[in-house]
Amino acid sequence: MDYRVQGNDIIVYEPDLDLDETLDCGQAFRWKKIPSDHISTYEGAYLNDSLRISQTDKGSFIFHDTDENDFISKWIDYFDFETDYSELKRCFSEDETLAKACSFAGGIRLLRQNSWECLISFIISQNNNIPRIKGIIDRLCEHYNGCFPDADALAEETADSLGYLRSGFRAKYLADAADKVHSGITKLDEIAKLPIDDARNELKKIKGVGPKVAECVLLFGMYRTDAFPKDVWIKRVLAEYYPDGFPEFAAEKAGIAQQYLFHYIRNLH
DNA sequence: CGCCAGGACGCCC
DNA sequence: GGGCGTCATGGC
Repeated sequence: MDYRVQGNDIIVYEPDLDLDETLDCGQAFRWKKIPSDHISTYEGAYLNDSLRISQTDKGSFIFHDTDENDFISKWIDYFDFETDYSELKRCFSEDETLAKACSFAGGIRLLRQNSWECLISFIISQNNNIPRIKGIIDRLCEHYNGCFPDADALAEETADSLGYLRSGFRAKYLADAADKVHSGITKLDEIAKLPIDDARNELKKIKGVGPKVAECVLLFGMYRTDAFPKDVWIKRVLAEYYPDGFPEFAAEKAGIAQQYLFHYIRNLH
């Protein structure tokens, strides 16, 4: 990744990033595409850090109104710019199916998101569709002046007072997650460092967190690349292409491989 | 209108 | 330990 400062913007070159593939693939829900003719622009945020970003060409990006210090301290990390995805894809491509998936959407990256925001987001995601997940998270952040509420703020709410979210049966799960994180029963920073099976078990103590949501929190919110969320699409991939199991050589980065496979199978008609 | 959504829970056997 | 109905809401 190369970058340079240009006025109030940061100009970035990174061939292994595509905004549509990375920001709209179901790993993050707060990015909105701004209608435009030939360039792709998104507005979004994680926690309280907002950003407008454009892709002007393959591998070329503008981080609008971004201070160099913010770029270094926040966005290099968030976009995982210090990881070499070309190398990663070369490695994956040893496997025939993964090779196809990587060349199908080579601009996918694993975003390094916040664990708390991911926990709440993926509790909302259960038995839900992406447009409505985005709507619920929109209403949540709107309620806090465009910022994502921390656990202390959300712990002041109850399942009833969260009715404005129209999140259905998930409201009581959100309230329990907020209670457990606020009270310290759940320590997300410590869970992030645990052996993965212990981390899974700790996360599943929260109501509404089962195997799938726990795996998503580990992968998307804790950068545990060995986490491997299995939804209906990935189960389909495993049954069809990996009857003898997922290749061992990719186990450590299976979660990232999963992202390519997920996008590939969903868009293969 | 009915089907389904990046599931989890509770209850059943 | 696996199978199944239920849970709110709304996108398509």
